[in-house]
Amino acid sequence: MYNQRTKIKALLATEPLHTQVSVMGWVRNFRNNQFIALNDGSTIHTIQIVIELGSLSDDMIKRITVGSCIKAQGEVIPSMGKGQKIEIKAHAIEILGDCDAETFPIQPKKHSLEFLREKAHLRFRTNTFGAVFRIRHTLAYAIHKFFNDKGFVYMHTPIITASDAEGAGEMFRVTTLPIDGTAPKTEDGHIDFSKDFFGRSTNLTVSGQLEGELGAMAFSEIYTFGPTFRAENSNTTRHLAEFWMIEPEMAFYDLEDNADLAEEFIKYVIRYAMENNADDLAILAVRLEEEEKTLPQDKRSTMGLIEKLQFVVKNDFERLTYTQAIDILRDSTHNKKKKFQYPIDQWGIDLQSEHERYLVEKHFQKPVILTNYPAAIKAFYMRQDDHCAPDRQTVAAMDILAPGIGEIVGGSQREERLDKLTARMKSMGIPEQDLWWYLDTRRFGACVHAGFGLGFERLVQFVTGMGNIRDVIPFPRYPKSAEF
RNA sequence: GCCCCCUUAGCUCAGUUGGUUAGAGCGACGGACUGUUAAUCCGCAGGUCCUAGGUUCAAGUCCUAGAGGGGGCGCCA
Repeated sequence: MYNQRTKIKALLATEPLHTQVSVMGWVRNFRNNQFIALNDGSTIHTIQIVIELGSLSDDMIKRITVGSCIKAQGEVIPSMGKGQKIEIKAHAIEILGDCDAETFPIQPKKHSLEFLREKAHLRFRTNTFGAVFRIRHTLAYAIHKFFNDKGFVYMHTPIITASDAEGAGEMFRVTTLPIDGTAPKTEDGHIDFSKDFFGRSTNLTVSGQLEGELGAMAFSEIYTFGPTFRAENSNTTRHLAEFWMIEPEMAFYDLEDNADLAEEFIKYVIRYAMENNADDLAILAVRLEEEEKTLPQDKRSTMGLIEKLQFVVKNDFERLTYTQAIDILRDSTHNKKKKFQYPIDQWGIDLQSEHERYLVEKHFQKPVILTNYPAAIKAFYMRQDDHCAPDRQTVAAMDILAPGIGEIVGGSQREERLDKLTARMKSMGIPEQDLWWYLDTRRFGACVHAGFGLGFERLVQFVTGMGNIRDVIPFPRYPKSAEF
């Protein structure tokens, strides 16, 4: 058996003094021809390998370069140096993979995130990205654990979908038809998708919600966690063309139950990451602090990363309706001094990023759950509120807004009443026949139910403090970019 | 899609009003030192100043177009 190694994380945790161990990993630094800082990705920390002077040939010394992969065998001893408690006194060093220091892009120095984004295949080997992607893993695991412990069923909704009525955004077409103009055409000149692989027009999914609702109508509580695709030409620090989304869908939940679950969920996964990735978070906190030093005073956060996460975990999210939010915004001195690019003057307008940021970052300084938006600016499947003023029809929608990220969750209580739902679809121009299967749930045992969608990368952004969403997914997909 | 900014050594950046041979730090490389830890000290190499055109006696510097990168906005998660 080849792999008789000790992981560095376990080694540092157990400190098995005076035992013989074998470690494998990548050289982060090699000082004085004597001290190797070795990292194997199991932790952000390195183990120091000490080579006795003269014990290695000059040729071997030269091959121990930053980035090279080595196997080191030796005795665990208390460190004589100041930077670490234990180290390995090497008896044998084996080069597993050479690494030319002149051409290896990751140097033992600071690099910009933009530069590392272009080296996405190697950036995992840096402290920052090592920490980000270990935390990403932990959050993914915590999500499954949270829902599993509550008895939710993990449901795999399709990635290829024929439904084009969800209205969540532009879609990527999936086809095997030729794109050189020779695709079969119908009599009226359009491409004849009945000749396509699926016998109809298909796309990559923009949401698993509608299928998720079908699951909730049988299992009571389900969640999805999978890739989602939007062909929007979005060029921002918080949008991707391919991202991962968590979409729980629950029978017998109203809007308040829905908000309760979302808040509990967010707090749970953040707490889980804080408990299991404290070292990674600590280094990201330092990174963020240094990054913010370069910003003008008024652009800096009032709290450090760890402080912010603790605050979110400990405090209730602020809950208010769209109408209350409009009142706060309209009466704010910010609005009266005309500091909003889009002034708040009437009920019914959609909130802009600047308004959401004002509420979250200035007014409440904590996550905010906004509910009961005007029906006119929300999706067809959201439940229409009863007893509304005639010109102020709202729906049981909820958005959770997080400081620095904006919308992290979008959800609603779903419209379970068939007549209301079909009337709404008709007024919005959504053909019933496309969603016959969805409407069937309202025909056969419909019940009060609700759900939400949470953008996984936005959650990872929030927890890691990374400013650009392209830095929290291993290989980001966005307009003009699908390298790796 | 719209608006703004940036592009100079492997990386991060200086480069004055358009003016001689384009610089620094870090990294790499060579050496010294040998309990270092962003090691230190000495030395050395390294440039299509993003590309194409233009203005000018003279362009890294000014103008136009393009490419790439970043930020803001919209769409949303």
